[in-house]
Amino acid sequence: MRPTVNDIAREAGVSLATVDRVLNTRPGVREKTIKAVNDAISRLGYVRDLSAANLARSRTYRMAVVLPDSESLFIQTLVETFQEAGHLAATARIELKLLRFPPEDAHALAALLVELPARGYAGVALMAPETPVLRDAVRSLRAQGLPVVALVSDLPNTGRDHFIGTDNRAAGRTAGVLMGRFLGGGPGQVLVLGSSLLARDMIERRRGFDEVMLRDFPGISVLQSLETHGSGRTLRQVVTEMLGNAPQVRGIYAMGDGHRALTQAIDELGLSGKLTVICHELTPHTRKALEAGEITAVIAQNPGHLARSTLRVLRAKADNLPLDEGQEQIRIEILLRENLPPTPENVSDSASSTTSTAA
Amino acid sequence: MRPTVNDIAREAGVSLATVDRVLNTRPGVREKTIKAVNDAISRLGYVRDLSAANLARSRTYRMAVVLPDSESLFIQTLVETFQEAGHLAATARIELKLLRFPPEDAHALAALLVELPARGYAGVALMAPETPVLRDAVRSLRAQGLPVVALVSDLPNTGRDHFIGTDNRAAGRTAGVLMGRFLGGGPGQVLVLGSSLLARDMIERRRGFDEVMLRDFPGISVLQSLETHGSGRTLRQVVTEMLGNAPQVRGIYAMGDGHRALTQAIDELGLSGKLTVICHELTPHTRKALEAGEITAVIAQNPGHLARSTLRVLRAKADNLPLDEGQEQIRIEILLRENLPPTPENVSDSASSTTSTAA
DNA sequence: TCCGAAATGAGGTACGCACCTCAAAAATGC
DNA sequence: GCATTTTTGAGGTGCGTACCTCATTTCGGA
Repeated sequence: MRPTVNDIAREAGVSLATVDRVLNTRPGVREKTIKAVNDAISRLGYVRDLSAANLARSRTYRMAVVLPDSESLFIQTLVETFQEAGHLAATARIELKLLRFPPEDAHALAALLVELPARGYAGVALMAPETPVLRDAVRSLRAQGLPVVALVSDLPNTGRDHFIGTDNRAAGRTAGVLMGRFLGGGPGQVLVLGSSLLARDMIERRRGFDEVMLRDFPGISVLQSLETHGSGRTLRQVVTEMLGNAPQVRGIYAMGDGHRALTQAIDELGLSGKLTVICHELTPHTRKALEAGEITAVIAQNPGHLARSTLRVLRAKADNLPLDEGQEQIRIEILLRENLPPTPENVSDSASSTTSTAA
Repeated sequence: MRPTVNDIAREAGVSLATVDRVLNTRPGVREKTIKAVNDAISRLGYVRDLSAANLARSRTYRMAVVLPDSESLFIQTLVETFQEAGHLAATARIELKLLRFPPEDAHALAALLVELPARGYAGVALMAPETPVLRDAVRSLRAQGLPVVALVSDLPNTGRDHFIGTDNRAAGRTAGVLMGRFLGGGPGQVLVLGSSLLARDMIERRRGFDEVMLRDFPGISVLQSLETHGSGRTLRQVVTEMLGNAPQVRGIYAMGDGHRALTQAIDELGLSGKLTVICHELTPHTRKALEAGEITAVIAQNPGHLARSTLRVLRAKADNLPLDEGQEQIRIEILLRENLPPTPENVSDSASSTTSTAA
């Protein structure tokens, strides 16, 4: 049996009340006694039963996930994933709230954030571009003891507690190697598209991509990044124009969203399947395009991992507990048609022989 | 506040005892009453507080993870990962035991398995080749109500409760596409190596690989599989011989283990970095070889996911609870030098600004 | 309509911990 | 050595659930 607080008390030769004071860092215990208790704890290998502890605390963790109110399919997938994860997390006494802000309105975002401590939140996960206002807001939150976790795009200068997402520079490098190798090292041109060239994740991806292309594939020339501002129309326009004029373009690296407009433009030019197209994030659309051969590869981060990791990290930070760093690493996934994970509807048959039914 | 069992009792107009009978499927309740309680449950959106439930049960789950006693680095990594996961799982009232068996001794394995129910185990995860003896042993376990989970290599004809691992055929296909594309579609020859050509995972990988090569890359000829029986010496011998005589070999697909012998043989022939080498599983050695450019790509399954998923599934099965199928999918990861996940020692700096210390 | 069986209710204990109060003991300052 | 402060002990309650016993009610069949 696992040792309990009573065992510690006996082992340390003190009362239960004292053990409790030490365990929960309450005042009024001599250094000497604290040490005696801690010694007993390590001697017995005591581990606090978190379930029982939280039950006794009857504490719920109210957490906020703050996402831009964008129509991007990736964000929508994230929203769904978080809702689902939040539902499951209810079991672990976590109450998850999804908050949205107008994508370009840093002030609205900041206003929303500074409200959180008063509203009883115990942690925030945040996906937003790093602006000065945002920096101040995050600093203020942290000063009030609220853990802040950066999501997808890092906020290194805000003092955030943790970053959950992929290393975007490495992701760009990965895209680069794939592009280079798939094009057989050249010759040819590659088009690079990004929604906003100011966003940190876009900049880092581009940097990583260039790094590899210059070093390993000098025979391939990478054209200047084209900015699409998240607009499908703009994207279609620039792609159509570029491809029409540049017959040497053999590959496209799409760093941002707008995959629908992209495949549509390629299709209209009759180039579907003839170009090496690499983009980011697995959405219903990129999945379909991968299956159809319109997109060659997708560099992705698993939204499920993102969501679950976020919850775990927020909870750990709220309790001031250490975290399993290895588990919280978000991998850079390379997805081809052949290793596309099955959709949720198709998994149950293959994995489980007997389908369990909820009570 | 979340509704409790008392709320259900009130809402359904029955006593607490009846709610308890329904919740824990105890006998002696009329169909009508069961329905009334379940209706109340869904009306209130009740979710059982698992922490409290387990606390009350004061139950610990004793689980067995049965692995071959092989020296393969992948297995060793698995062992370490399971030990670590088991340590963490103690919090969730899971007591994990690692059991090993001599790799080629199906009878020893079967003998070990049938012992488990008497020794108080509540679930088994098993990585082993499917033999008739094994089939019988697994059936007997399941007949006694012990959930059995197949690990890494599936046991489809044993009636196992679940399979945790990658779809090996898809993994083979993935290796195929990479090989084909990296070789620019040909011409050339590809060598295929496997530890045992009778193991199900090897057969499936080979099948997937051929499928893609034949269909998409007719210009590349795939040589017959060479069996190495897990022996480094044999592997080195066959590889050296083949490569010496076949200058057209441009790629190697290593389906099994023995990566050290492989890279060594390639190195000795002065072909390091000149071949496209694709193998399976991320181990300290394949990592180093990837970084050095000796191996081009690794098809991997994440051991951490494998271990955690195993624990979750075993626990869910033991409690007869539904599982989050999406979370239990083990992905086919493609690893290149560029998207190699950082080693545990290197992650803490980048992800966390403040390193939390355990109490 | 009555009887036995089945269904339901009432109430208790326990799980491991947090948090509270009040009294008793020990340490401290002078 | 005394008064004062600090430290420690004893004991209780509640968190939400599981599981148990024993009484009481309701039901179905003859």
